[in-house]
Amino acid sequence: MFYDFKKIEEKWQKFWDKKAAFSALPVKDKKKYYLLEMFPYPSGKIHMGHVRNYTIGDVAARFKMLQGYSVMHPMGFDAFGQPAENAAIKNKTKPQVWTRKCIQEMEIELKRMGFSYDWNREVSTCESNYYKWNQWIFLKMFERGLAYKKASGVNWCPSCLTTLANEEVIEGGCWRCHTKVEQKNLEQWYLRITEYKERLLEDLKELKNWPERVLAMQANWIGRSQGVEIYFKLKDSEEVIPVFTTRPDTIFGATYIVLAPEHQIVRELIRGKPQEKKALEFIEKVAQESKVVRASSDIKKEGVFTGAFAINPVNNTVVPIWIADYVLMEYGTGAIMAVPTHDQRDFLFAKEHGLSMKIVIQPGSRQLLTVEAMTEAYEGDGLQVDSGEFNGMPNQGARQKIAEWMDKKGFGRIKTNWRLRDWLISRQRYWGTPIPIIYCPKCGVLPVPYENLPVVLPKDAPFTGEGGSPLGKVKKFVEVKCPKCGAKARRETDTMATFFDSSWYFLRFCSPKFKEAPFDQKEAAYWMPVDQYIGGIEHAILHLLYSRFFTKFFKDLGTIDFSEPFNRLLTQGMVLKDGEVMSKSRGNIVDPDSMIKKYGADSLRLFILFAAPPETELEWDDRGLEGASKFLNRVWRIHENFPANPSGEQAGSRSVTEEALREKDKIDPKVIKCLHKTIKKVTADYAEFKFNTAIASLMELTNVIYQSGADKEVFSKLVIMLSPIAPHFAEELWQSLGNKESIFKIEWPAYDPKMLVEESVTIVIQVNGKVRLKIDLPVGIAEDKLKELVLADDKLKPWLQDKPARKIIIVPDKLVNIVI
RNA sequence: GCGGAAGUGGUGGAAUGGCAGACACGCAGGCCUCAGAAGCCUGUGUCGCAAGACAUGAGGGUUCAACUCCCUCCUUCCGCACCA
Repeated sequence: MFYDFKKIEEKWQKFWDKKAAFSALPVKDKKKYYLLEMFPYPSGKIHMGHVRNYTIGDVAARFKMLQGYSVMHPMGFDAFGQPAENAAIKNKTKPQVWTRKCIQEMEIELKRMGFSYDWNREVSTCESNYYKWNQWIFLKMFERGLAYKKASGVNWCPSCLTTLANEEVIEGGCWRCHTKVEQKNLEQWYLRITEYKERLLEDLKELKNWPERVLAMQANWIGRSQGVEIYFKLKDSEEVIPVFTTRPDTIFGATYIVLAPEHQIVRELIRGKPQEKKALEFIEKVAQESKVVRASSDIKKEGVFTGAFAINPVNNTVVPIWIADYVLMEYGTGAIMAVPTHDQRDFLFAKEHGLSMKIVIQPGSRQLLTVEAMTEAYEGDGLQVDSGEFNGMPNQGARQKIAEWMDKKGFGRIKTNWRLRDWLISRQRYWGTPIPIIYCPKCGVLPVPYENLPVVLPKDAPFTGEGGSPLGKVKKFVEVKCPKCGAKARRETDTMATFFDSSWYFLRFCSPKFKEAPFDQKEAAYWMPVDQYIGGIEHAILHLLYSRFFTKFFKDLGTIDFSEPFNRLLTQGMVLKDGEVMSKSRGNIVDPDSMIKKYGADSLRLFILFAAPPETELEWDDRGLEGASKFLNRVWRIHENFPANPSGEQAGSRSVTEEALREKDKIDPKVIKCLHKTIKKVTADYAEFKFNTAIASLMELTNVIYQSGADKEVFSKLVIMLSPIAPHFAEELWQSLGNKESIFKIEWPAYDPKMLVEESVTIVIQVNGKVRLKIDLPVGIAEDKLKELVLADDKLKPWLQDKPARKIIIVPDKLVNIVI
């Protein structure tokens, strides 16, 4: 017989809702705990990834509540963005109508899972009382020169008809629709995130409770590299071409230099040279290739000679200047010095085009390198040769020495290069935050005055998904008076990338209805930083980097006094089916709602936590879910032995002591011991998000109770420990045990260390490291006595073969190893 | 290429350097039942009748003792990538 999960779950969901059971209040004498899960895009349906993410968070939140923390556990919706726009076009409705409907549906689904959200704090980024503050933040950045407009080659998605930030281009395709990204030259708004690059990199060191791989991905993305910018003077001219290298130790081996085809000096170099025509053709060809093609042709290194020469400053060698597609304009100076002997790309290029080579590092012990015998570049370490005054030095040390020497001599300058680019936020779409800027023919680019915020998104924009910003077609919106001179002006018609919205929502949750600023400083000072953040690894770079950037910006504004938003980060693993990610295209989706109908939310929660640790991938298994349901039913059957306490005494409120229990119900001491052991284990495991092993020990306790019996006191503790995972189930049991209050109002049980002490232990006896015998002995037996006992044991005789023990190792109360 | 993570039964997964495989799923046998479902009990790493031997990707090493620490290598997954 199954317990009636449907009835129970509905009952308690109503109860929590009516009581606003989880509204968070700052309480002075309580420690705060801000638990946040990445808020969802309102698609209308939750999927297993949401269920996993939010279940992990919910258990942590409820556990902290029971431990007496003042917990904030909010939920909201990342509601702007293209899918709503596309869906609206398809369904002939408006994005706001569509989005609100989806939000309502998702709220219902989230509530059906029994998550302990403070719904009073719900925010939706598409509401003007939220995006008003996007505009406010934008203006603050604009004032400080951190938001600026520039024309440049941008990533353009021909399918979404909008620009993309560098971070949104994945393997040359659009992060959302995977369409190949094109290059376009447009005037766009950028945020100067590069202003924060040092701090974004440096502060990663403070994030001790972030996963290693996220830190590595961020560091990689920021991409700091230390090197030297070296000045190559043109032959027969005073003009200088700077190149960037991280290997100044190879400078004496530079035999040519290579420029990116887009390099501005190239046309000047080739002018009037015999190579001009060929070079121009090449430049044209490369320009037409998109970045994707250019990056994917990884073997061929095409290039042409410019006909010009430059001079290597360290030894005055004259070297030819080439242009090639493997040199990128966006990185460094758009020019490199080529050292074919010690860089594989240069080696391939030199071989292809018959360019000269020179060895400047010899790998010490091995056979001497010769240019003739080389089949690939030697990129390892060794001793400097043919390197002037640096001959004989190990190249590792020479690297720094040569850099300093060049810096001093003026041949170049020590420099750090970064991979991080400024963040492009302009989007030519409708469903986003309007950028609060006005263009006046006389006064130029002007911010919308703060008192005129929000710049409201017009409700009736004609958007078809084609041809430019939909906002540009709304006359009422575009035409505006200049805030400075009153003349006819026009509004910016681009909207903001939605990553802007999610870069500070965690602050808004602290005071979601605040009217004076994005957030109330007092509230933020109490709740922030987020103690635990939980979400998918797919946000390791974009969202987390932007949020860190915004937090640092607010610190500089003086509205907060910390510089990192998320203390601890947990990235949950994906939910797989048959070894593959669940997706519509694969048709292997398991719908959470149908599972709730069949087994109940509590069973689903239990299964998803039991099947794997939170960080690892989880293989979906219908039978595993069934097993979880079986376990709950087993506990339910036990409870039927404990009718409601007629005296109305609060169970679970006293500490469980052996005496008390023996007196009352003659409980098997084994059960009491197991209880205390379980409390210890579960408390520690919950704190470390090891839910799978916590559940395993709860199952063990259940099995012990099942076999040996228990009283209400013991059973109550089991129910409390189970409550964060199966909250409806636990509330119901708790009530049926005769309690009047919600289980989440009571205190987390403590274990009695005295109860963990065993009287006897099983000691493992090994001979030469192999287990040969186990004996039960009283705890704390003296080593001498133990030795004596063991050596006298007849059962051990065959293994000892009358040989004398060379050594006897004793681990007290655990193990004896006899070495013969 | 660089960076990160991971390799343990039929499966998901446990193991502060100290009994490898907890807890489950599955499977097999039994009880209950008119029958099924549910429930309950027992068994279940491999080889072996057994005693026992062998087992944590491979190979070395440290140690009385290694899934765990060190070295070399292999495989898989993820991120970045003509980044100079």
